[in-house]
Amino acid sequence: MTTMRDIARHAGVSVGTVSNFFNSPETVSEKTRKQVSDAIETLDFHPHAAARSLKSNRTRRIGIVPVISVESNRSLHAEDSAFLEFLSGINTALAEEGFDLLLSAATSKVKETEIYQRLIGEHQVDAMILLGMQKHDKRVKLLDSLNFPFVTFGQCGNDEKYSSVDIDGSSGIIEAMDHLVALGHQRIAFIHPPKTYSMTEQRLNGFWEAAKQHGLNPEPGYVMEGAFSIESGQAITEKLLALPNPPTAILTPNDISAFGALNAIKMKKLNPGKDISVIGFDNIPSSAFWQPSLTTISQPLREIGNECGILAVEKAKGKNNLKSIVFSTHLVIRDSTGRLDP
Amino acid sequence: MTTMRDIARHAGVSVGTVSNFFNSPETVSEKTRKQVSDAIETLDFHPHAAARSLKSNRTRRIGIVPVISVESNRSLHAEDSAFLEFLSGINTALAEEGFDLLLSAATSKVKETEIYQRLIGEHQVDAMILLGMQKHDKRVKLLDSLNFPFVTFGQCGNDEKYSSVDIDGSSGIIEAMDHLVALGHQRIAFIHPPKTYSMTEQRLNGFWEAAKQHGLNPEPGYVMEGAFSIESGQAITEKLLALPNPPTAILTPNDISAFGALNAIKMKKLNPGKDISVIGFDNIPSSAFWQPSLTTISQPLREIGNECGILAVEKAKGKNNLKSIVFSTHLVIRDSTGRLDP
DNA sequence: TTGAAAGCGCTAACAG
DNA sequence: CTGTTAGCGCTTTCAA
Repeated sequence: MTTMRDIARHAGVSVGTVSNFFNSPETVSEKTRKQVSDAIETLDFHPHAAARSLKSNRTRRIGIVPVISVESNRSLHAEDSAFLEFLSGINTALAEEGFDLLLSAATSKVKETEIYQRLIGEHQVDAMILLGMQKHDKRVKLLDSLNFPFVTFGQCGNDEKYSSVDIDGSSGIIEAMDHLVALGHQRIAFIHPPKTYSMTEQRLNGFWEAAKQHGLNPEPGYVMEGAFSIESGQAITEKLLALPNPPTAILTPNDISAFGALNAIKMKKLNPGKDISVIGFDNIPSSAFWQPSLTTISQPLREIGNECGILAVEKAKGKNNLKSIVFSTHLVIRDSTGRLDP
Repeated sequence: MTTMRDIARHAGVSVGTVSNFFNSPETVSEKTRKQVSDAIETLDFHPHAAARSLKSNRTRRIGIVPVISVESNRSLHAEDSAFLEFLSGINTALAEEGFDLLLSAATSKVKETEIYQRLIGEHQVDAMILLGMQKHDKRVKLLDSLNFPFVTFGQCGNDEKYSSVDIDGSSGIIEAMDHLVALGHQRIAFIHPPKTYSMTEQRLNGFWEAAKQHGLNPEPGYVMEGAFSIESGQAITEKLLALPNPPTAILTPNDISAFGALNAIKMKKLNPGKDISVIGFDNIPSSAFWQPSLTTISQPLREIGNECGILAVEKAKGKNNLKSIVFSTHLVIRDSTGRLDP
């Protein structure tokens, strides 16, 4: 095993100088720097992470704790391929800074807090990235009370004490509503995410604002709470279609549940995109290939992940700057929405 | 910060005893054990991971290095939701052993090796899990030469020097072929994964064996190399349908590419599952909801991931046992395959 | 600009 | 069964 002593010996300097080479190279003379870097090269040296972090209290790792639901076949968080896009954005950011991602999944919401406590207690990571933000998020309370740095994807509560990356869900919904109204739709239903999620309020605001602007008067049964699964989209759409005065267009919590909505429409022998329009959220890859292809509110998941990664690394390095980055969505118009025949 | 000294003081014992409490509890008397565990409880102690691994040379972390392709919208490896299922299986296994997953994505195949070298050099992980195995896999060569423990999902080469978890892809294909032949199909095309993947040989063997058993004589153009993307499935199916004597059934590399095949068939105004049957591979969640729903060769990705996790932890703990676990697939019959009208 | 040296929190002999 | 102690490989003062 190659250690800094070996490098020091090989380069004819002291270990302290080798350490400086890594941590404050500007204090090392050019000549020495060359000697050291040559030694590192020839001996193929990598600093021992544990030794490094024991002394420096830095791990160069960022933690993320997705929730696995073992029962359902829905995997890590509700987002599925959305989660992968997000992950890959994080990784790009971390790779650039020489950080790694520690992923420790919770098998239930109950164990979630324990995992955060353990990771922090064991000094496994320097900062954490949270997703699936709740309106009253116990993870935020925990990390805040421990004074541990973190970044959230999605707002957490009304306070702006924390750094977050988010999308403007409200205007995303408004843009979608504008599109539907332009196509002649007036009876628009809104299946929203569970109320516990902080994103839900935003989106509901957008819905009501657009309804007001367009002088719509959504019937009571038109606004329903859904989930992120295909089954949920299907079941709730069935209910909507069974209303005495069913909607002609439906907004859904995400693409996956939109797929369920499309299925329900087809099963009723109705023509999705013609009789009933459907709009998803996320723009996951398969939404372009579904039949009919899905009109959806696209959020830049890669960029969001990337921003989360960048912020997390800043926090990890001790920067205490507060940032709230908001990405805007854009509507991707495909075949699941169409002009309403009068 | 709470350290073992604090626990020792609080429990009225020495640090050595506290250490023993964690690492060989059987050598600690019941009475002392109680005192120590009480102290740990009240002081909310977690052993410092870096200190621990500096001394013990164990990190309690398992590494995985997926490849991100930045250009395409395909995320981590080709498998998409399949990858998530796999991940969640790994995590379940690791959680039970108190291990965590270190995920460090490579942004290109080129950088892949560097990342493995860094993770090992820095002592970031105790073992690694490899996927997307190639016939001549440079990662295997590297890890083997460094004598670093690893487990593979998929065979790597012909030698049985390494532990692996795999599926019996050959009999999976055979079962699918049997199904097609029973439905009256004789002209069966096989889009196989890229030849560089070690899984491909298995599957090709299965194809030819079944062809022989059923006395089929696949035309030359019926066997084509594809990829794991929807675009590839679509493009190659178009070629197959343009043959002078097109196939009536198509086997594809995975579910995603099968979706592409279904699209190509519809675009030709043919009826998938009626005129042309299609079979996927993986059984990812959305395959059940695609239109038509996809007949597919199901592999137990969660269990596979779980086994990989278990084996990786064993390796990490120094066990040097060689294990090759093979899961069998099973055919999930849905609407994309149907009886051939004569 | 460099070297010497203390010590981060833990494990693993070893002695008692 | 329990206590003592020497480091693991690095960072970081401090002095030269």
